[in-house]
Amino acid sequence: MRLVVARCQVDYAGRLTAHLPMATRVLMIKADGSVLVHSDGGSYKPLNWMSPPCTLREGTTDDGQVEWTVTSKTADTLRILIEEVVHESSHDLGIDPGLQKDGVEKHLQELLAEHPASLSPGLTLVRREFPTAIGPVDLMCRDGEGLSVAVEIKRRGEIDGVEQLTRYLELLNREPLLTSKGPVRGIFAAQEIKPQARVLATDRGIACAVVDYDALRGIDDSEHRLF
Amino acid sequence: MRLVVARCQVDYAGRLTAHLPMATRVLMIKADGSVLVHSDGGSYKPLNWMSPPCTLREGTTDDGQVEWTVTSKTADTLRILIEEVVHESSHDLGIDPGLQKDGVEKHLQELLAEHPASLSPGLTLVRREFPTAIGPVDLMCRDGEGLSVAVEIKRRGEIDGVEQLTRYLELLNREPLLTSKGPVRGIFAAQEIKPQARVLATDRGIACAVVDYDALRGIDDSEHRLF
DNA sequence: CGTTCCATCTCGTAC
DNA sequence: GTACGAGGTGGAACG
Repeated sequence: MRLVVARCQVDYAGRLTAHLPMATRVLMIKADGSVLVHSDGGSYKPLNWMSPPCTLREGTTDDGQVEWTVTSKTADTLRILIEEVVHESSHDLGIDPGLQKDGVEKHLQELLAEHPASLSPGLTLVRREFPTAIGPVDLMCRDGEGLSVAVEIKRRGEIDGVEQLTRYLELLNREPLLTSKGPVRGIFAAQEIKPQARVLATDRGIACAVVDYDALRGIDDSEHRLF
Repeated sequence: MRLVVARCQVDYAGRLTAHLPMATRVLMIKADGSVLVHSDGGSYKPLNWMSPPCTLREGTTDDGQVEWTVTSKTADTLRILIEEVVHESSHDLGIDPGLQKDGVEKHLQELLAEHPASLSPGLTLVRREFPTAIGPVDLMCRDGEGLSVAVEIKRRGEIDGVEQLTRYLELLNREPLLTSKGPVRGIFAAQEIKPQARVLATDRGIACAVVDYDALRGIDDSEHRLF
């Protein structure tokens, strides 16, 4: 890892072309060859960058200025013209053990698979990731009256999710095995459901369920403590 | 901008929880208070971070280790336990003049608006951003036989785009002014169309058009050279 | 201020 | 490898 603070101008040409006028910025050169150009604000995204694999060549222009050229195999190029280096240092970081995550949609699906009745009374799980021709339904359940219930789970419930569940229901309702006792019901479950999504779901006869992740996790924890 | 290279352990708790074991990493603290944790690989995305607005508090744990606590207003917290500082420096970058971009989807729409016949022979433009109750259609055109044609443009054509165009067509086909010569046709135009999107489009009678951005730009340049 | 949609998206994962 | 969906998506444009 090499860190350079320098007054520089940056030009990128690839999927798009982009230009950064001369100013002082931080250049981060990683061990895999990737280069990041950061300013003192914005967010975690660099102003400009080159993803690995790529190679950095350091040269000088005709008028003697330092010029870095970063090229990738896909013919993208990043040209950095350096006017003045304010700081430079190199560090051996070693390999990183990597990030451990927890608490995303998959986990929400696991929790709801364990507690389907929290979505609608009497609901029991048939199977997770129930396959259809256009992809798996998150949860396939059955209600107290033997009707099939398809559940689509999102962290944030938006219009796309309702469309997705609608497509699944359309297919599922062509399956005689599932519709013997009546049409397949749909439940749209999310931690947060946007108004437009709710309207569309209601219009299509799909029930909405707002899921309290912390409460579910609480139930889960207390049940595990019992055993 | 403050740069710190340190052996550290990081824990994030917010929308999800994430943990980084003790290892040497680069910590970037920006003027707006945001903090980035970078390893020596991956890509432009940090391993962990905190977006502004947030505040960094430096303290020590009970056993005397340095501990940074970064908190945002949304109750997210980033805790960085520092075992050893390898490098530290601060730099005044000033404000950045910002990035100038060119060549994204808007530009693609402009090019297709100038050359609608490249989508389908005989097509002429009626107007860009044709308004409907649920949003504007990218291009409204008319074909050689006087039929209305709605065009949805994406850089990458995925299933969502087909859904969007379907909703537009549903509305447009209720307009007597547009359907006097027959139903409104749909064209789904993109630089790249995913197989599933193509299947769905075909199933709904929507034509797909793969757009060659460079070729279009070439036509455009040569036409401009004529004048 | 909320909502929508793009992105040099990045990133995981199933096929 | 390719395709597909999620993201602590971020960010901008628009109403």
